[in-house]
Amino acid sequence: MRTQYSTRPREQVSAILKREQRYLSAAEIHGLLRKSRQNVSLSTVYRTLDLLAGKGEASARVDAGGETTYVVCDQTHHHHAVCRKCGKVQDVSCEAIESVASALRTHHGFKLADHEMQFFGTCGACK
Amino acid sequence: MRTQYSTRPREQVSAILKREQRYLSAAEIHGLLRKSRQNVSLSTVYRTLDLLAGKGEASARVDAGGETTYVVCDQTHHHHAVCRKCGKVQDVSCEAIESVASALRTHHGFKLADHEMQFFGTCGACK
DNA sequence: CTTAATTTGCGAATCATTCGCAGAATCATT
DNA sequence: AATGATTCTGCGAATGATTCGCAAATTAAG
Ligand SMILES: [Mn+2]
Ligand SMILES: [Mn+2]
Ligand SMILES: [Zn+2]
Ligand SMILES: [Zn+2]
Repeated sequence: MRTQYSTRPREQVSAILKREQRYLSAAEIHGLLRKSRQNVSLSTVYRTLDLLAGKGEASARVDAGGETTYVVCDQTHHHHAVCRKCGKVQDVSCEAIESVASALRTHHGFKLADHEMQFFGTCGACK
Repeated sequence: MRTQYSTRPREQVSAILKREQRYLSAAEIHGLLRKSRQNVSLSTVYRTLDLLAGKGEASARVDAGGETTYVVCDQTHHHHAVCRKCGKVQDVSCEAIESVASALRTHHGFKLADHEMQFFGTCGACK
């Protein structure tokens, strides 16, 4: 295992993610690809999503139904505000965490190493 | 469906959760019960966990391996700081969110309806 | 063009969780 | 305490998402 091949199926999966800009499951991506007659196997969709998530180019989230969904994303640390109507995902920076981190340390003796945050609501366009 | 029966198996599952105070999967709870010769079926463990989560007496979280885990919890809105060494879960209040909410509204036109937060690190006892 | 390495697609296998249902337990009423 | 209606339990089978195994197809180099 030296390099990583650049292949058609992988680019097709990536293209869908870049285009949609919202959390999609493997099955949804597979469905969208079929609609545009791009036949990529579901296995390959799964494998590509794992790859993208591993490289930090996609961010994963388990939805309410237990399915893992992915959205195209850049590596910088940030969080997401997801619109419950249209699914639009907006990046949110996280300065707020600094105060929480110090509070955790002083009040609970807890050394914060990592955190996760997600926001849900209605985006400007959907109001 | 009128009332809810109070049964032995349910109390055994609840007792484990109260005792352990950390996120446990259905399988783990089932295993702990068997060790103490309390034979509750895995199905019943699942059903009881759903019940507790529904009543807000337990809080659920999908762990890294994709398993749903539960911890005993009270209804008040708060978040959790999970120790990566011992699994201890500490409650964390969330004032910090207010500033994030207003930032979302003014900067992104996003109306915040709900949010999730989780913290990971090392608890005081484990340092 | 050849060849070695990687990727794909397919179906089978996994694994957590859910269902269906018959028998057991619980609760309210006599 | 016995009855009957309602709710639970345990079991094994079904489900559904994800992963695996492997032969055939693609890709990157020389
Ligand atoms: Mn992002
Ligand atoms: Mn709690
Ligand atoms: Zn929207
Ligand atoms: Zn600890």
